[in-house]
Amino acid sequence: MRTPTKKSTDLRSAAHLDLEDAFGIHPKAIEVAAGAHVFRQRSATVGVFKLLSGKVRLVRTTAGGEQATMHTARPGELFAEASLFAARYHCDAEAVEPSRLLLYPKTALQRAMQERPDLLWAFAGEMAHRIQSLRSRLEVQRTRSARERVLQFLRLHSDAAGLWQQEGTLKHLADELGLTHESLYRTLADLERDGEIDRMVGRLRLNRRA
Amino acid sequence: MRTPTKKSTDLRSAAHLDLEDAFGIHPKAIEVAAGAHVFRQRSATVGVFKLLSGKVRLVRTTAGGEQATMHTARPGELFAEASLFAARYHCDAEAVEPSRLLLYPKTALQRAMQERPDLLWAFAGEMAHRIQSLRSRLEVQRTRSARERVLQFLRLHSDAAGLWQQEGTLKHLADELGLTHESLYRTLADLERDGEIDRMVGRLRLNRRA
DNA sequence: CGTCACATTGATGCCTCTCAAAGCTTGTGG
DNA sequence: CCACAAGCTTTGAGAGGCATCAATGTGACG
Repeated sequence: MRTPTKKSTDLRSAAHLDLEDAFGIHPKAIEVAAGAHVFRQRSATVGVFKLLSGKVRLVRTTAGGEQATMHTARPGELFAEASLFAARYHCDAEAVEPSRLLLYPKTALQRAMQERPDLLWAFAGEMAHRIQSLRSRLEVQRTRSARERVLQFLRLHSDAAGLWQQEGTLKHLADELGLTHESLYRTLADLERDGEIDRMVGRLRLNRRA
Repeated sequence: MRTPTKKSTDLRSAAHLDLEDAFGIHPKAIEVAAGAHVFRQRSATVGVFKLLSGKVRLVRTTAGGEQATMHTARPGELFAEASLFAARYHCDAEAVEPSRLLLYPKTALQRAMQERPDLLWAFAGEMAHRIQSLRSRLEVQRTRSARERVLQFLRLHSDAAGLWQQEGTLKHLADELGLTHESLYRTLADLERDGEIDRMVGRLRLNRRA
């Protein structure tokens, strides 16, 4: 039997693991129409999903029939990780737009992780990383001021030179920041006028001041 | 050698595991004064912390010397989980108030999880749960309206009867919701006047409408 | 009985949302 | 090659809502 990993340093390279590569698991491609459900509350868990394109809402329906959105998954995102640890889903997953996803079967993942604790370790590391990321996003959202929110975001996501590579549109950034796109455009214009940032095509630079 | 857990159902009871109980690890009690640092960016990771009382800020200092708060830990909270998977901290932990904490040594946790993959499994499950929780908090914070924010929170956290047991003060709730306490008080008063909720000492009830 | 923190309500101003319109870029089809 | 459509980007005007400052009430605790 394979021994568990001995040193944590062995595992650091797996910080951003790819389930498919690391686990040798072949996911199942799934397409759903807008309004269709990927899974339902209380149905048996089948696995972890990765959203390739589209938009999927995770909604819990309360006893009174009201709906509370728990999360809105964005392309590239993994969701329903907790299904590995529970027998049933505890929310609905509803496609808001026509969406393509990958399903990583629970049984295959569980078997792989039982046989190879180092994979489980890598998976746990990935989740720890995601917790950090979520917490910092939460911290950014605590700020009311659009200006501070944008600056905080850039401080967290720019490299040593202050550069931030834009992925997707500014509308998407506005969405991630929890701002309307109008506010974001205005704020960026203000920041540039004040010399706090420079705007280039597809990237931003955060200017440091003494 | 102990075999890894065979069925996921075996592990569901460990959804909220207590590191000390489950791992048989004795944490080290630590006290820090306001302004003192629990650990520093780039210093070697020593373990996971649990905040008992006080307040601790996790701050990343950028190349330009600016500070970006990544997270503010609250009493009862576990933080620096990622230290298990990394050799060095990548942010500062600074006590904002005089604080008491527990340190769960990294080496002991790693050894325990290497010897008993079921503990690692439980730990991973706990983190998956926390990811869910963080995502739903993020979703609540996306809402601008104080009214909707409070209602969303109650829908997510009330039981089948619509009851929510208050823990701590309403000021703390306001903080969690990202509102000022004045706004929260006003919003609660409005909701009660409109019949959406009932207020009792130490609890709230969310009223359902047909 | 005094202090301290929480709870509550009032008045005011600013900031972001909202609605609106126009410029700009890209892609598509005739 | 041009015309048109669609989506992103940008700026404008107005309004509503939450933060802020302020004051008072209330309860716990020594």
